Amino acid sequence: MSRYNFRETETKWQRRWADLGSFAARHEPSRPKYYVLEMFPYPSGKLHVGHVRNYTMGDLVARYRRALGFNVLHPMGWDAFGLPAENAAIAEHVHPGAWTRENIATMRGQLQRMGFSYDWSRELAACDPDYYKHEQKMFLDFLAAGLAYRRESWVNWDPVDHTVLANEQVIDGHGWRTGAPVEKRLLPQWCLRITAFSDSLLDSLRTLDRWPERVRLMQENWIGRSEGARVKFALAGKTPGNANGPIEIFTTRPDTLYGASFLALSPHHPFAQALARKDPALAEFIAECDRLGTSEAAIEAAEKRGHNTGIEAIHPLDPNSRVPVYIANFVLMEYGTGAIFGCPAHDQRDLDFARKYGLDVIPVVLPPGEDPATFAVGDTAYVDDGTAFNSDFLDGLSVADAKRVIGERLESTGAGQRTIQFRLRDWGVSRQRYWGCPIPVIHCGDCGIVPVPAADLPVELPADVTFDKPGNPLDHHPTWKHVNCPKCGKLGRRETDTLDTFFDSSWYFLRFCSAHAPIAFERDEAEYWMPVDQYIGGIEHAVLHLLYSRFFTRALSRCGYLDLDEPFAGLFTQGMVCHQTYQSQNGEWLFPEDVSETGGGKFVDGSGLPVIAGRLEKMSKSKKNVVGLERIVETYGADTARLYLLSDSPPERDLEWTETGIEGIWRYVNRLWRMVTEPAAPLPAPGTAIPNDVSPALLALRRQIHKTIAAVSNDLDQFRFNRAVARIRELTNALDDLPGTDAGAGAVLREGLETTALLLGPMMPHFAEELWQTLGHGIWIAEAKWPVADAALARDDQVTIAVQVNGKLRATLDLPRDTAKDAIEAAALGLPQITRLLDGKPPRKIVVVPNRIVNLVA
RNA sequence: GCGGACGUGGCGAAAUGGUAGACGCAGCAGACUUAAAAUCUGCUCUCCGACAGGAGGUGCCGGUUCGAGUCCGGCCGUCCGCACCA
Repeated sequence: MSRYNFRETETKWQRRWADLGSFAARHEPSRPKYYVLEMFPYPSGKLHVGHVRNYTMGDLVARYRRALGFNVLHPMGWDAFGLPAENAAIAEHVHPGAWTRENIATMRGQLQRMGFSYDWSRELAACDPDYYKHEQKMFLDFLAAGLAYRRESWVNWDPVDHTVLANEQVIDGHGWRTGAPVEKRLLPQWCLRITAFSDSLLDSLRTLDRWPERVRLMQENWIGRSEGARVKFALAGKTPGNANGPIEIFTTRPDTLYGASFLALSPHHPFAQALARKDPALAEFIAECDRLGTSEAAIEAAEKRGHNTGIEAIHPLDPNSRVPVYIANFVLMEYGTGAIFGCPAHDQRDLDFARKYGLDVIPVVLPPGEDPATFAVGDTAYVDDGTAFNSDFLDGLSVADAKRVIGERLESTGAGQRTIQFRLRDWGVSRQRYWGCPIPVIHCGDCGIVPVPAADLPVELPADVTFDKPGNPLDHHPTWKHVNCPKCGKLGRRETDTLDTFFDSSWYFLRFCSAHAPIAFERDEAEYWMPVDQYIGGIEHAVLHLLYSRFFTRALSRCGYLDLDEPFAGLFTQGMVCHQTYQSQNGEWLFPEDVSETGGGKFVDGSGLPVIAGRLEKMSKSKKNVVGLERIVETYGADTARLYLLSDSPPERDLEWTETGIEGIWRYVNRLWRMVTEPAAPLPAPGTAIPNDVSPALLALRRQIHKTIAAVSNDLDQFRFNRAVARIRELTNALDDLPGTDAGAGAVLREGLETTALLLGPMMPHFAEELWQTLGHGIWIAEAKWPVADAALARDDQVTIAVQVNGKLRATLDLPRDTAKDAIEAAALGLPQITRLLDGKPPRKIVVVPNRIVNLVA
């Protein structure tokens, strides 16, 4: 019995594809293009099977689109800057560049072994000066356009590592690496003005109809548009020092202004800071607030606290009414104006605060059905719609009407104006790290911030750095930062912060369009290939990378690089590959291959110690529940692994990796291989016409072949890969039960096997090539056309119609397609079991859906 | 707290409002074999029944419909995102 020799076959075809240059994309404006891209990986070491699921999907799409006749661009590169390289440098005493390049070589080899159809001539790495020099030019263009700027902002500071941490790197208020409590610090930061595009980024989400709804929602929430008003409160009496009014607040509920009982300001509000200079108690209160981390957990745990300044503000609509001004720990400086008015009756936080400090609770919105004379707010603020009362000229209006009327009044009296507030904040891109793109500016004592002249780009990272002390190695370097000011020639200082690595990944898809251009990218080539038709990656980038890239494309367009808003027309977010986790009794994670199973349970290999089997979790190095790609490819081949990754779960859902699952695919591969190499009926020569007079059973098989072509094409268009695989396997099962062994049977079998090979091509390219060649063809599947279903054959001429009585299935009818309604009715009523169920009486009602069902209502 | 997704056999899953469980994994029985592996055949939602056939069944409770896994309302559960955003 012959077994499929994947080892020889896969390397053979990979060599041939490379020799032919099958996957090199050429700029051919006359041809329809298709740009398919998987999110480029961080070169962290070795790939495991969990990594290759999305590359398998991307390759399927690329090969499918090629077969359909598109000019396909399918590139691959490396998101090669980042902190893990620096950590490796510290732990293993290797240079981050050497470590990164070694990992790239390993992972490139692994991807090539999988047979992915990348245009390797366009490969790029973000750490290559040839790449990042363009990025530095972009930064300078953004600076000139006012899209990049420097400002002081509050950041998470790790006091041990001496570096800024992103919010994601703060765990329970502590640095993820050092465990030290994170401090809030006010630091100068380079920022990108993403908020300049808030409206556009929000509005055009509607146009991204090939993006998952959930990603669009996440971005919508992240951008967070709210309509409200800014209102000025003048201060009563004299205020100390240079702490002057009025105080402007932001609210989304101006309709509740008559319920105001206090103002609350952020500890970082300039007014609060000014007061603190004269008020040691307030200064101490603010310092205490700062000691709490900025992390969610720390904020959640903190109780609401305020400091009464003793100052009173004058109600903007009623000069006789005064409210106290508090500094409160729950007001964010970054949102709105950093100040709010408290309306305890209709906001839960304000209510909690008011109860704690004994402030008034004045209801101004009456819930439907309540009596204004008796309605009172207890422990729960009333936040829903109702009728305004206790509110002078607003009385009797609904919440929406009251908002409108008071907005008009505020604007006419000059006390405030209606505004739109976004939650989105500008993107801080400064990182105090070595392994990133240097920010190309020079600080000069006389000239201030001076851009590095274009002719001096790239600003390259120095190779001779040390990691022996905490902080930024660029800052410690003995000479690198000491340069002369390009403007005045005096000694200046180079910027030692590097760019957030999300900057690198915000434009790589443009670089792929002309990867060797002397400029960032050739405009005509970018405008031919862009937007990316199908982007594939993990849901973890739903906001960060995908939002940054959308911003970047707009920013580059504003700077004249191209004319495009949306970089990714289609997005697919794939599920993760999961695997059982194992721990030893002392809590150490164990690799699956170190666990052996005997009748009595699971044990650590060799030692006989019992193993605790844990949850199914995403494959990750830290939990050691990874399955190495090498072993799988060595045991089953790349194609078998690829088909398994596509077949077992819908692509957007998580997939559990099981050894039995991949073994099942391997059995299928060999079964199909035998069906081709030892056919059940003699196969006619390739291209031989199928006789018209084959038996009804063979005709039915031909119908199934053509129905499968139509269904699989449809499934692939809709990313329903698991269902496509199931349909192909169904066809294989039908071909295996070939009715007959004569010449007609052989001809139909050939049609079926050829179709199977072509349909499997995008999923199992090496195997499909080998099947195709074994079937007597010479052309590569990589270049062959996608099969087209014969419309007449793909349509059934006989249909099975379900017969229901009162909605319950009682019988089925086999009738010619498109049988008339009354004929179906008659046939159903003629069935003896139906007559019996109806007791011989005529039904009260008959529903007939042609070709589908007939329902008799008794 | 706000927003969203999901809930179907022992397991992964199929099913334009129209025959629930395709395809596969695991399991059971059998064939081939000295034996094993590999391979092949059959069975495999639950209950009643020898069969034919019948009854029930898609988290729970209701509704719309000739007909609901699918649509609507309310619960319960799981997962994800955001979260002192005024």
